[in-house]
Amino acid sequence: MAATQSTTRQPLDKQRILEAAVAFADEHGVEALTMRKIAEKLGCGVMSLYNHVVNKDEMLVGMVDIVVGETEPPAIGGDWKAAMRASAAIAHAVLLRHPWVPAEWSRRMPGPKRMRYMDSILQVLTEAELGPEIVYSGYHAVTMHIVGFTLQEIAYKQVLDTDLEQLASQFLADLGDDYPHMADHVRAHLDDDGNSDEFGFVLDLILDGLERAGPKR
Amino acid sequence: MAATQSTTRQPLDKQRILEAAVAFADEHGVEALTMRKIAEKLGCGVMSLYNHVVNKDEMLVGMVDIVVGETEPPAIGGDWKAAMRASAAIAHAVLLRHPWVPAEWSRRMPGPKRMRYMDSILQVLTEAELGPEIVYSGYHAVTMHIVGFTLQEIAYKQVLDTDLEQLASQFLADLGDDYPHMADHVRAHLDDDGNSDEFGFVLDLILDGLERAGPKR
DNA sequence: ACCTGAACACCGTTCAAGT
DNA sequence: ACCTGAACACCGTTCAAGT
Repeated sequence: MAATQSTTRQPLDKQRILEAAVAFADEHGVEALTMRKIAEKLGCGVMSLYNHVVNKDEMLVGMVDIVVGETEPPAIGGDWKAAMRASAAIAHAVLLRHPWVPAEWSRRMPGPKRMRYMDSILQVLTEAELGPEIVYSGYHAVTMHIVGFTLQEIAYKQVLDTDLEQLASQFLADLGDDYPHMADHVRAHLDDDGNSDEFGFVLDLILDGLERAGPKR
Repeated sequence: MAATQSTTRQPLDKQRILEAAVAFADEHGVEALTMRKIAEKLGCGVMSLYNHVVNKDEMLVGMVDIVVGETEPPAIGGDWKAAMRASAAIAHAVLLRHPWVPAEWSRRMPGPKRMRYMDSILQVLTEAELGPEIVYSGYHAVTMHIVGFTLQEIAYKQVLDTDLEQLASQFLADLGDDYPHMADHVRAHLDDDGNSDEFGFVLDLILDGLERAGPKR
């Protein structure tokens, strides 16, 4: 009855709780996440968690911030578009590894790491000298793209995985009767080999648009 | 004990339940939405709802679809960019009236009205003859913009309303110590008179980018 | 066919008691 | 200072009984 659970007997702390919660959400989805389940996973009583975390909401803020810690803010000082692209690509990959995060992102207050991340994006845009209005709009456009686009991508993937598996062609035929363009689009998704980098394409649309709209030409 | 509750004694049906639920979510937020609360509002037992709605998840799908019914799909056949802009502006206004919808949008399967809406967007892009890759990416870019941008806008509004009200300048000063660009950005939000149409600005960035990327030049 | 109260299996969190 | 079981006030939904 000793070494079956590896991390059970370390003392509890906030970091360990958040990491367990992130792992659980990655595996089972955030809707299955329960204080009782995390406690079970950590081998402690439910209420022990509350010695390190004020409540479930605050815990989710911390969980998102842990995931943000896996991203890389854009580099300051070089080519601002290249820095944005590189940072966005990393964030995109991180969010795909933690598919519950995009939906929580806007629902919760930002934690410190997310603040830092956002501040860096604003700094890069500011130093690109595009003018204050472009910085203001561009910031929203870029962050929205990173989170919103990935959110949509994940939603598509999940619907296609669960709904299409068994029905496949029959489902598509029914869909096509009423929604022909939608059926074509779903077919395009199915044919997509995953190498098309649609995410980067739309990001470039936005970045190029910002540059063109900016005063430096 | 007669006429105090207006709609109490009509027979229950799915439409009436969904409308009551939408009104409740508009007023109290979707996280406060409860089967028991809707039943109370309709003056019936909780379980009566289940004669018309299979469960809470399916009810939320129907609620989102009711809100989609307030939007206007883009017009087919004319100037595709103008049609997109007009339709997106309406959708933006509708989503601001029902601030819980953007967060639910990607979480749920689409209902029939949302299918129709999406199919129309795809049709307009298809008939603009931009090429299949642009249709594919453009569809995601546009829908993501409509929902994602508005979601972000709502989140900002709520954080600013609740968090800033009492603290205001002190909050901003603290924020500015660690996150100077973020503090500037929040100040820009506060100065924003609401007439700047940032939503339309970024949409144009995307639409113009799609046109430029398309083969018709 | 529609309605409904009681009951069940869960939640997050408070409280009081332990070390 | 940290831990914890019992209990509370909720959930969504099943079930069996009513009309």
